Amino acid sequence: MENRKQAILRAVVNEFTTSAVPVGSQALQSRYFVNLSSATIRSELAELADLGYLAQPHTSAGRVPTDSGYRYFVDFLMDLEKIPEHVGSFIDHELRQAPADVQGMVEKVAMTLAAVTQNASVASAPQGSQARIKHLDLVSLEPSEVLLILLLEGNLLRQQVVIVTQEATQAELTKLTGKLNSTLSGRGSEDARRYYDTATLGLEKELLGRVVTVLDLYEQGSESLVVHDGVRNLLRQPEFAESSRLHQVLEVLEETRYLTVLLRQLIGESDLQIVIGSENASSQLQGCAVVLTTYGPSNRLKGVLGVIGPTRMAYSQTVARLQAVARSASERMAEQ
Amino acid sequence: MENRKQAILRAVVNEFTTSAVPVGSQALQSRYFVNLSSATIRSELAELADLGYLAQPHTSAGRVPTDSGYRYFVDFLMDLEKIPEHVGSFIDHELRQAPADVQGMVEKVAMTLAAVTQNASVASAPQGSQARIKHLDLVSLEPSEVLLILLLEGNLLRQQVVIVTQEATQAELTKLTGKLNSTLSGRGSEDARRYYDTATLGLEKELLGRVVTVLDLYEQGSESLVVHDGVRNLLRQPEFAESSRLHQVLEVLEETRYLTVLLRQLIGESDLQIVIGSENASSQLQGCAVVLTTYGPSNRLKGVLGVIGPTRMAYSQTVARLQAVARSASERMAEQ
DNA sequence: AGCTAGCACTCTCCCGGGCAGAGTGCTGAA
DNA sequence: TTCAGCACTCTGCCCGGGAGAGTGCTAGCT
Repeated sequence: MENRKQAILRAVVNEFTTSAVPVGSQALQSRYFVNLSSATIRSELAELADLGYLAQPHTSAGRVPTDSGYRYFVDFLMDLEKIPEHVGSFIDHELRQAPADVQGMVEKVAMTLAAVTQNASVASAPQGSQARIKHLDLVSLEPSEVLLILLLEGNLLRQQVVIVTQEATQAELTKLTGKLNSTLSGRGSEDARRYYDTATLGLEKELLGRVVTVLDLYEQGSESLVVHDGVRNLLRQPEFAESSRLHQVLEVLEETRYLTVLLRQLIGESDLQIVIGSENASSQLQGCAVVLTTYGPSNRLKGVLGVIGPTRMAYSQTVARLQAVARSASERMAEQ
Repeated sequence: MENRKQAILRAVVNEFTTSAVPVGSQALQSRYFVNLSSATIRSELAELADLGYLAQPHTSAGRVPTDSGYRYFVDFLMDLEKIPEHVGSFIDHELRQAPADVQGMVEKVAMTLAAVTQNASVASAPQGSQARIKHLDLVSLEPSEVLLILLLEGNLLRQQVVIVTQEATQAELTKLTGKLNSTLSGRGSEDARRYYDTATLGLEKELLGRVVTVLDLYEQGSESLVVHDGVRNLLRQPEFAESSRLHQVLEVLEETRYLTVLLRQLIGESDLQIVIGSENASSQLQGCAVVLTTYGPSNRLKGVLGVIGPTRMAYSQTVARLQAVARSASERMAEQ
């Protein structure tokens, strides 16, 4: 595509993302191309429309980027925003205040991301494909009730109340804790299962069974933590003025099963993925764009971080700030 | 107030909550008072309007309950819904599937409450005024980094990474764990602080300092977990058709500071509180009603559970189902 | 004294026409 | 290849009128 066409497409996208109003040839001429006449711009616009990058809401309206228009912009025309000083320090400051546990961290990350992108955000907790036990603890609640606490790699805590058929005192449990820790710490679900199979003693076997269950649940990702925030930011956008549009987005955000699917699509892709409008698999996200990246304390422990907004989104700013949040959060989590 | 006036007010509230359309004398006559003429009903309506219980959107429209109209209904006219079989079993079924940890439980409770009331829900984690240590654990991450795990009453886990100046092996930590557990388990923040003051040894003192911090944070409630769900249900209601109304509600729900204040107002009140429209302290909740109750595993550990919807809400159903969820959740949490 | 039928009145909602404004596509000339 | 000019099209908005719903009031009835 010729340079000028590219420049005009870029200008249309820029203009439309800020004004939300279809942009006409005159507006472009006065604000971007003083040396060209509006007629020339008109013919370029017509060609861009023929190429499928622009569309008209109706005959006598200005032009609006199509999904492929945004796609072209994102792939070839966009240059990343240089993040303003105060935004960068805001991100660091917020994330430094995050609580030490994974749950609190993920919530803080989602909150910060929503604030700096002024869109809705989603975040899933960093998770590896394989669980690994770092430490294990047993606490007696009742004579026949044991609280099993598992610390997994990534400082992830899991707890389970186990009703045991063979009663045990705290002293016995403490002794068992030591034994289990020395055999299991650093091990994954396969080792745990093997150890479970060979165990014979009643109490130990019952507890090991639960350990295996917890690890399995983790590896299936069925307990995976997914949070969202910043829906109120979407309401500032005219595309969500009628409530039906927002309703569809909320369905995706509030139903974990949809959200999990949404975040899964990043797997195997590059570290940044942008899904625009009709490229979305779910019909509820027509008219919306999703920008995703990964983050986490290490290469084996990765979560997904995303921004959801109208296709008319400031992509350059969104991508830059999303990556900044991901980087800062990863650093914070690696420190622990 | 005479019986008939009460009956008419009740009928107006009933009719309006289901139809969302101002209700006129003819509609009342044909559906509720076949033995009365519409003229008689009209004069009763006029008197109810004089009393401040009803209002007219405009001269030739039907009547709509005012906030005081709803208040009168809730205080004197409402009889609680008998919860349908399938709703009751849905609640039990959902809550039985909840994860064992507090976080997961609270989320599940909010989700279930939103589903059965078809409104937005909020839930805060059960919390006592005083923290009590049930169990404590120390895990070595690096030679000079210790992960402190605290199990508080109510099976609440807290974790903190402590950078210690005096390096320690896991064996040393395990020994210290035993010592700390025997002194601290069952104790609260005062005892921990006293013990901290008398401690002299470097490592122990550093760790105890953190223990005190965690307990203090808990007691200040500054880390209190508050979740919400079911915003999508509100979008089905005509009062949220223009986005500005929803925007205000979302501000309250997504900003934890507002939400914490909202839930705090239950303290010292009876176990059920209904706040209608202008009775709300925050201006964002004009036109909304909030129904709150407490729940938790014991008398000392109480969280707040609430439903937020338009003032035109099926109060009888909402209250009954809210209480059912609170009861079921409390039972589940007490089991653990 | 309370209830009811009848009637005039008021206000909203909806529809269609007409007008201003914005933006386009096309054509012919530089 | 660019540009000025022009006819054309479509939306958004205002306006007025008519249908419909619901009220308040009055006079008569039980």
